This record gives sequence, C-alpha cells and structure tokens, in this order.
Amino acid sequence: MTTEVSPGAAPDAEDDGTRWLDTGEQRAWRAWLYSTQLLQERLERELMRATGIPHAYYEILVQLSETPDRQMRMSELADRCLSSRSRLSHAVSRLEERGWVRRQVCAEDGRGLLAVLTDEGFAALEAAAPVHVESVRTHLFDQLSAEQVAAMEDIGRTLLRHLDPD
Amino acid sequence: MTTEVSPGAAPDAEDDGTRWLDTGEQRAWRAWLYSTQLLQERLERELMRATGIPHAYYEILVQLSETPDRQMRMSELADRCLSSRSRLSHAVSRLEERGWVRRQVCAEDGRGLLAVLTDEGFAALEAAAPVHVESVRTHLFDQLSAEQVAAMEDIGRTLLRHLDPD
DNA sequence: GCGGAATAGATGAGCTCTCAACTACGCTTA
DNA sequence: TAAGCGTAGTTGAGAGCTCATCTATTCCGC
Repeated sequence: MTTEVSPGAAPDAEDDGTRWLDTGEQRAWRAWLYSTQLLQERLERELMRATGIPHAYYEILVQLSETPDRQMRMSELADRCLSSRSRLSHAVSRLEERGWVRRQVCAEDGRGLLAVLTDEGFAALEAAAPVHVESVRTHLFDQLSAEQVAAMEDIGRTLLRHLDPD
Repeated sequence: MTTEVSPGAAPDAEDDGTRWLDTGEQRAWRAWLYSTQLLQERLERELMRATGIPHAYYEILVQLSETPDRQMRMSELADRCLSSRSRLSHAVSRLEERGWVRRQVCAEDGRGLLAVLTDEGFAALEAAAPVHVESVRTHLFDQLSAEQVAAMEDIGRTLLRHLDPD
C-alpha cells in the first residue's frame, strides 16, 4: 500500500510540496531499479568468476585498447570510463601490479601521465572479452525484442543528455 | 572502430564462436550501461550528501516501513532488497548502531531473527524520502516521455522475469 | 617574469560489499 | 533418539570506492 519512497500510511496526501511518485511511476521505477541492479550484479559476478577482472577494470582495458597506440591521458581515461580521478588512480595502480598497464610521463604536460596498455594487458582483455560479451548477450539481448532494444537505446541516450551533457 | 567487447583490429571476423555485438547492439548497450551507471551514482550521491544514508540502507528502511508491523525476517528482507544474506547482516548491524533497526529473536524459528524498524528509523526514512523522490523525479521522470516510461517498465519487467524468476 | 588560480594526479582513512568459512538450529530418516 | 542434511544468520579478511586532502605543474593576468 505504501510506496518505496513515501513512508507511512497515506503520505501522498500530505501536501508537503514533494512530487511523490504515483502508483504507475513506482511500478516503472522499481522494475527499472531492480532489473538494472540484478543485471549489473550478474554481469559483474560472471566476469569476475571467469576472469578475476572487475567490470570497472575491464572498462579501463577496453578504453585503452580502442585507442590507436593503446595509451591515454589519465584524466581522459577517467572521463571515458565515467570514473572519478581518484577511482581511476587507484585502479591503475592495481592494474600496474598485475602488469597490464604502466604509467608513463607525458611529454606535453609535466603534470600529466599516460596510462599505457601492455601486451599482457591486451592479452588479458582478449581472454576476457568473449566471456563478457556472452554474458551481455545471454542476459540482455537474448531477452529483448528488437523494439525493446531500440527503446532501451533511446531511453539511455535521453538520460545521458541530461546526466552527462559532455 | 573496435568495440567495447571485442579488442583488436577486426576481431569480429575471427570465427571463435563468440556471438559478438554488432555496431547497433554496441550503441544500445553502451547507452544503457552508461545511463544506468550515471543515474545510480547520481541518486546515490544526492541521497548520501543530503541524508547520510546509502541507497542500500534506504531500501532496507523502505521495505521494513511497508510491512504492517514494521518488522521482517532477515532472510525475507534480504530477498526483497535483492541483497545477499551477508550484505544484509552487515547493513543491519550498522543500522542498529544508528538506532534505526533492532534485531529480535523469532518465536517460530530459533534460528531466525526479525529486523524491527524503530521509531527513530522511521523518522529517518520520513526525512530522507522526499529528497530521494525528488532526485528520482528530476533525473528520471522529468526527462522521459510517457511512452519512454512505459517502455522502461516493459524492459525492466522482461529482464526481471529472466534474472529473478521468483 | 611573477604571483595566484586552476588543473593533473596521488594518497589515506573510512565505509560497503563479496566471498568463504563458521555456528546454531530445525527437519528427516532410520 | 541419533545421524545427517539443509537452512538462518554471522563473521572476518580482502577488495574497491568515496571523500577530503595534498603535491606538483601549468596557465593567466599584470
């Protein structure tokens, strides 16, 4: 009867200025919240168990691999990974320990560093990619119709324009 | 040119049995991945900064508040929060320290415990709810058309049937 | 050139989550 | 009623993330 977001017996009636969610909105919100949460956890766990690579680290390797010379400035890498500078810095330290990435001083900017994907790192990515793609296909694309996939992209793009206007 | 999931120059051509994503699927996947990631982080940060409550803890309070007597078995609470037993156990310990939840032995089952929402916990939820609802509305519902909301619910339900068949 | 603001990145503490044990109780069967 | 198994929940170690802080370098205006 009550809702995720409005505790109490009939709080929607209280005119406190809050734009509460109506029943339909709540259904939609919960479906979205739970499905994204479960999907992300599922993908994370499958990738982790099969390869020992957390998805956030996988994303770093992917971004570096897509660059012509497999290297990128730390701050640009952070942006592309939707990561904070701090998070990326910690993550690259771990990846360095694995021998998959190394830091290289940047010629143009004395403050800057380049994250460079090593051959070992590329090999690790090559080994992990099929596992992850299969997970995405199994749990996402195999479940949705073409129309649903199109709608998903449309919704995602719409939200991105608001959340990350570049 | 290359993709998130298939490293290298033209790996899709390699017939290694992997059902790689085509360009359109990749666009859709990235839009979904990035938008969900950004939205979740945004909601988490806004709730955390305004109230000091992580979203996972908020969800626990919500589930307890929606129950008639504001209490629930630990394991059922874990299921409803899409949480592992371990995660819930740790979280409830923290919530106990805040005085928002207490554990009570279960009469019917000597192994079981009830998590009980205290008045302080309910008050904390009441204070937090408007903040969180406003975030959800601002960053989600205000951005989407009615058709997009309907599609979002449809996609979410479809994925849930697969990921969490209950 | 020089001083102050902005930028690049690192660092450490604190927190949450995961994973793998581990304890304790209930249920079933012989 | 005792053995064995499944279930409920906890615990601790290890890992990643956030936030605030810190250092080093560059940029900009005078």
